[in-house]
Amino acid sequence: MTTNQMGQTEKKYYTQFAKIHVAVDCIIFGFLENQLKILLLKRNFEPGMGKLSLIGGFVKEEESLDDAAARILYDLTGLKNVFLEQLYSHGKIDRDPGERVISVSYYALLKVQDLDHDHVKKHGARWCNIGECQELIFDHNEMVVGALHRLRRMTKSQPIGFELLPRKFTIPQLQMLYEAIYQKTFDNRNFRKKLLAMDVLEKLETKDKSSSKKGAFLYRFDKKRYNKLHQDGFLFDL
Amino acid sequence: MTTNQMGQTEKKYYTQFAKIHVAVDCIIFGFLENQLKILLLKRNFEPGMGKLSLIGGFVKEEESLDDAAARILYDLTGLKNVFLEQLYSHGKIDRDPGERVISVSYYALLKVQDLDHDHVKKHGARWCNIGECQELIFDHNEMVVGALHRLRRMTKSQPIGFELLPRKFTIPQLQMLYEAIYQKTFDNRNFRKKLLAMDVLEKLETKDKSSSKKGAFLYRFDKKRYNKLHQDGFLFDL
DNA sequence: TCAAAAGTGTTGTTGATACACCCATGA
DNA sequence: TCATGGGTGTATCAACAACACTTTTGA
Repeated sequence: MTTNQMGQTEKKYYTQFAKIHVAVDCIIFGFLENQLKILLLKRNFEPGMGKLSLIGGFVKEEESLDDAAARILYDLTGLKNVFLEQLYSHGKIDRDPGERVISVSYYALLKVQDLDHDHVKKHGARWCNIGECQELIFDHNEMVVGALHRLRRMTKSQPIGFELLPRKFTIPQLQMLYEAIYQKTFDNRNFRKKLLAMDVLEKLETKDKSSSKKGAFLYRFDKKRYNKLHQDGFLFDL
Repeated sequence: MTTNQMGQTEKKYYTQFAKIHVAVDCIIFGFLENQLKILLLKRNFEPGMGKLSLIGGFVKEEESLDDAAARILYDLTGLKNVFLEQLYSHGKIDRDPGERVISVSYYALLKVQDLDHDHVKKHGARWCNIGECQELIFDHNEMVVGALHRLRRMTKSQPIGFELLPRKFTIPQLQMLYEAIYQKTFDNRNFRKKLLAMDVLEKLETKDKSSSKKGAFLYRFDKKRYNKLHQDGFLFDL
């Protein structure tokens, strides 16, 4: 029996069992310069000081895994309410040469326009093209590979690609995003057809002229409509 | 600095950070009486003594997550080399009313014929129809739901359904397994057609007469052939 | 006026679904 | 001989892939 902060007595049931350091590591995706990128840090503490790594940190006693991931994401980006999903738990004994640490990886989808790039730079973080990020510490490369696979699976069957774009976006933008994710080109007629047939995008009256003289119509993902369709058994599929 | 069992000095990098109890819980699937079932225990310690729960245990300091899951599975079933895959890590602070415990769930696919049922019974475990298992402790019902979703996704796109059947099985058996997993019936002509077209089953000369007078031909999953096809880009899909 | 990106329809092919009867055998 | 489960083929329909030209407009 011990007494906790609230003054209540607490029964300890599991004192005979080991406790282990638990960390979370975040694979933060962003879509910049028509490329899919992830946010990396130069590690500024041992072990592995100076090497590139994902953004991570230890889980505190008084926070859930999800809360820990959101906190770490917030500390680096200053953003809340970001798409964030658990990926996998890495449990090899020697994965961290310092001490034993179990790491739970999460992946996040950022709207980079919402980001204060100075804030990020202050932390020494940099955007790195997926597929071009060098050797990361520990098993972080594995985590990135896993995150990319998951991202591909999810963007195919769930309407989450929009999380990487501004709230208003054009069809060509969305197509370029998918081409960056899958590293292949899509036929633009087929892409539009399939996308618009799902009827989850709201066409706006304004055009985005930033990437062509003609301008492309802006669209917005209609989440309400998607939810309604989804309840009736509709499946997003691109 | 501390000294470990090997007499080497070890640097402790993370002493300032919290450690947490980590457990694994296994959703053990089996195919009995043409039903998909999971193996459950009456819990014999507090908290939650007497209630139904998944098979679980704490992760030891000197074992990986995967090893812990395999150990717990082995202790209950006496089986090794069982299909076992990590599912999800459950990290809410109060999920275990005893103390804070993070639980990593795994799901296993057993060939029930390999099982020593007496050994299992000695541990007080019982098979329970999926969908009919009452209230389990903590968040274990959630885990079961997650495992079933994962099983459905995986058996559709990977040749792992065979893990739930004897090495030699008939097509009608396999179809009944899939019907039990998806809780719906399949057209037997279409099922066979699609299955055999994938060309990953080896037809044997013997028949299984246990469920009909005519008898049904036995087949064996040809893993070598599957691996070869898979390397060339073939995707299993049922 | 021309370069550059946005936008649009049709056709052939392929894979999925739906569906009904004969076969082999033991009781 | 008959009841039971095993095994087979075809026709229809929907979804996907392949493909080329017109439109708009700022420079």
